[in-house]
Amino acid sequence: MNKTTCPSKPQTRIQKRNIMIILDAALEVFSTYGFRGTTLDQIARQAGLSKPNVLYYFDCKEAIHLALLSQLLETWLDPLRAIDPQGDPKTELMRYIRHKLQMSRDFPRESRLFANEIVQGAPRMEAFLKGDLRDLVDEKASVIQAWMEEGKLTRLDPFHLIFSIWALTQHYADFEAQIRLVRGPNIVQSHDGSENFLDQVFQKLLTP
Amino acid sequence: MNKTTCPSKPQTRIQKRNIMIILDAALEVFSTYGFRGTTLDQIARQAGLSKPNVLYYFDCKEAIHLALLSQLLETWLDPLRAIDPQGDPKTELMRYIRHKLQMSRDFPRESRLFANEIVQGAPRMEAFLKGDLRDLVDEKASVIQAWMEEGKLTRLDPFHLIFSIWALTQHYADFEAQIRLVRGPNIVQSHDGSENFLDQVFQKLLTP
DNA sequence: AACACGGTTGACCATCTAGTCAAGATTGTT
DNA sequence: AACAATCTTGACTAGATGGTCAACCGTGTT
Repeated sequence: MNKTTCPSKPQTRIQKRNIMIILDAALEVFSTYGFRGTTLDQIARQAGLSKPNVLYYFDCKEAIHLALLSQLLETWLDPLRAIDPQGDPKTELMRYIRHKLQMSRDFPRESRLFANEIVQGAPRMEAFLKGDLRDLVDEKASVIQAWMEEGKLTRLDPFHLIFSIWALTQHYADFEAQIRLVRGPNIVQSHDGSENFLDQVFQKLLTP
Repeated sequence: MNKTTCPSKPQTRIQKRNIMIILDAALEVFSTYGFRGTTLDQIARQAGLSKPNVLYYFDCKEAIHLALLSQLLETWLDPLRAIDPQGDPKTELMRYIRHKLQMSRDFPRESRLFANEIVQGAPRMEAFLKGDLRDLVDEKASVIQAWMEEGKLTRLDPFHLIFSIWALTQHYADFEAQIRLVRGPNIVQSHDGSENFLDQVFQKLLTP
């Protein structure tokens, strides 16, 4: 009744606190083991709560996952939405790229949660991908296309350009394990040098 | 006794056939649902065999997964290994890029199996990543570095360059669901235009 | 035909896991 | 303090899942 599926009632302090604790714990575990690879016991242990207590705040395992996902999807659109058709083309795109890279550095768990879903066929994100995200991508692709036709950017397929930005920025979070293990212990952060590198790449690529 | 863990005995025709069927079925399921998300029943159903029959050929679920992974890792190194220090720098790298893209197009299941493992922290591939792969990457990074110092390529961090090739090529297989749903039904193949795009990108990027 | 070996399976078991519930503990309010 | 509402949990259930096993079937060889 007082579960998060009922959004009307105001939350008590304890509710707010525990829901946050549970979501944080669930993010940690889901992003590492995927939906099916995660057990409620794991989430409860990570949260420092008992399993029935976790289920007091969320109806079921899926509800926790859903809460994380929908919370994530909102913030995922923002950087792309911020691309300003009136701004300077290269500045706008470079800002987008840096923003995405920063998100992948600061929120790697969110990125991996997303990646887990997509790699496995995006069964729980179809509506979002072919709805809001597609509309936004279509819109921004037109903007980029127009910029290119004005000669302000290298002529490229704008959709593939957007995908390449996603691929390159998210790679540092999603495949962090690979980078870390391949580079060895002398590299502290898998992100080391990524900003400079992507700056160079896209500066060179986008300049006509 | 006659299971695949015992490599000495020769295989009968039936063994060869069924092991192939099982590995193909397992690849299909593991690459879609991940290791924990896959059940033996699913593999058996996909293979058209009974569950005990599957376990007649493999000791356990993990053994099937391991067989797929080690089979994969061998072919994964080959394209990188083929980079020839004596060859023309840009030709060699462009060939590598096209080869990787082709693998992602022709073997998307293998790519996703790999991706699933890495995203979840590569628990079963540590030895490979920090062993054979690291050695090979170090070696080829030196080759690329030398090429750059000779002025034959744009100066870039060679490790990040290799990672960017991985990111961009594998993206088309690993995130195929995202591309397909965002682009909509009018795009037949998520790979459409990817070769031209990557050709343009790396030609421009690598030319000093 | 008879035999041996490889191949197959229904029925079964132990364990894990999502989810329930009733009873008890805590908290805030008067 | 007393009360009600919120919060917590040990003990439990039903079903899923990895894996076993004894018995049975098929095939090739003599």
